[in-house]
Amino acid sequence: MKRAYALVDCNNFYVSCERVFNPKLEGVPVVVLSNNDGCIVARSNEAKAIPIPFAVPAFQCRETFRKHKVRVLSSNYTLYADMSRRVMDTLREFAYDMEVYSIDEAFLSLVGLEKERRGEFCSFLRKTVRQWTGIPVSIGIGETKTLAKVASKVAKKSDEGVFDIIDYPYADNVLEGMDVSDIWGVGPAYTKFLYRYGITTALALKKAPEPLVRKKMGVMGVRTVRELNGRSCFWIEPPQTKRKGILSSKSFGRPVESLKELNEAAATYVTRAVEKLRSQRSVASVFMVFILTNRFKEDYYSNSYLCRLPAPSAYTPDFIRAAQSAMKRIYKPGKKYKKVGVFIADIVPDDSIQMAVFEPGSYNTKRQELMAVVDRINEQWGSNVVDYAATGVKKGWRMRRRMCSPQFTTNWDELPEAS
DNA sequence: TCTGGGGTCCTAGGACCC
DNA sequence: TCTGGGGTCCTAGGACCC
Repeated sequence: MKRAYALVDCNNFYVSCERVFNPKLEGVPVVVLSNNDGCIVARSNEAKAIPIPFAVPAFQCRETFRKHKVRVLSSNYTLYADMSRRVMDTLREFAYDMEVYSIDEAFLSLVGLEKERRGEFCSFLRKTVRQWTGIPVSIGIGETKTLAKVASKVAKKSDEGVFDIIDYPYADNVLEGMDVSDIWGVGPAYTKFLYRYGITTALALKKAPEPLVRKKMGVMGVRTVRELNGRSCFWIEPPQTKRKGILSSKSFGRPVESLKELNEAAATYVTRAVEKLRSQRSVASVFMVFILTNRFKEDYYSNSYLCRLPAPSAYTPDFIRAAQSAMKRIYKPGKKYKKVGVFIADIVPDDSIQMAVFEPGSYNTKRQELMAVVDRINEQWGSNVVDYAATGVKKGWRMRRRMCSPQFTTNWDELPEAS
């Protein structure tokens, strides 16, 4: 039986989430900004039509926003994560095999379905997701994941919202009309290289000589080319429960100069990262602390320090202490810092450290229990109900979110009101 | 004034071993 | 004159994704 994959892709996801709870946003141009109200990360179709480009800094578009009465929103990831869960739960009800690929995309296996059934099934999914969650989706169907991605781009522009490229007689025309940079796995660097060799369309990449691709794009490139030719190299992946690295960092709402505030921010991000570490039942003994000034300005400065704990741990105070002594080493006075971050590598499961639990300073049972209590309280009563003094009180450096919508679905105090 | 955050995988090169 | 070679592991960096 022929393989078939569907890619379900939410349309303008963040904008669609906002519209579910604020109908006034329907039919007008809407954009959603990244953290710290920095760049444009989502646009409604009306905003795309103006046109407003993707990923540009918001301050560069101020004039366009004003002229076209664009509704500008800060991102509300709590809301988007919850809406994503609803969409994925809906798909899971009907999927035979499924992979949540990102916050707004999922791959489904359609193996065993005939062509007409595939289309019917996907139209049904599309209608059901819309009814149950309010989120519009497009669905592309292909023999490989890469081709399903291609098909979803076509689906997005069609009225039906579903496009099946398997056995489609004009499939090569579709590929010919698609820029090579639109292919999954082809980013800016590879696009530049491919253009140099005259490979500018998806069809040209499909026919590109394998040795050349192998040499310049590695095995991933070869796999992409094979997938364009209908040979599967990527399959439905089981859910990834354990991260290999945990990064927590954010830009400041304003430049920060004092060591005190940098320490607070570092403690805040360490706390978040170690929380994530515990939530996946892991420990670590190595992590990196880094600081950066504004990279778009002269005098750019960045530095980092690798902290080593005496033993693998997920005890937050251990990490905070180490982070602050690291900060002392990398801090240079007189700089305007833009960002602090923490990266935990070297992650191992927490059941692999039993040998060390009786040594002093280790992640022993008592400390594990204390952390478990803190996590439970924060989960039940809201994060940061129990917090560490080192994370600061004023937190004047916190990121900007000037135009954020309420936590409609996850906070009792902010439920939408019907009138 | 204002330029995101959080991940993955692959590869080349060096260290080290026999 | 002649100065091994192959394997493994680790790391940093670069590419990609959303």
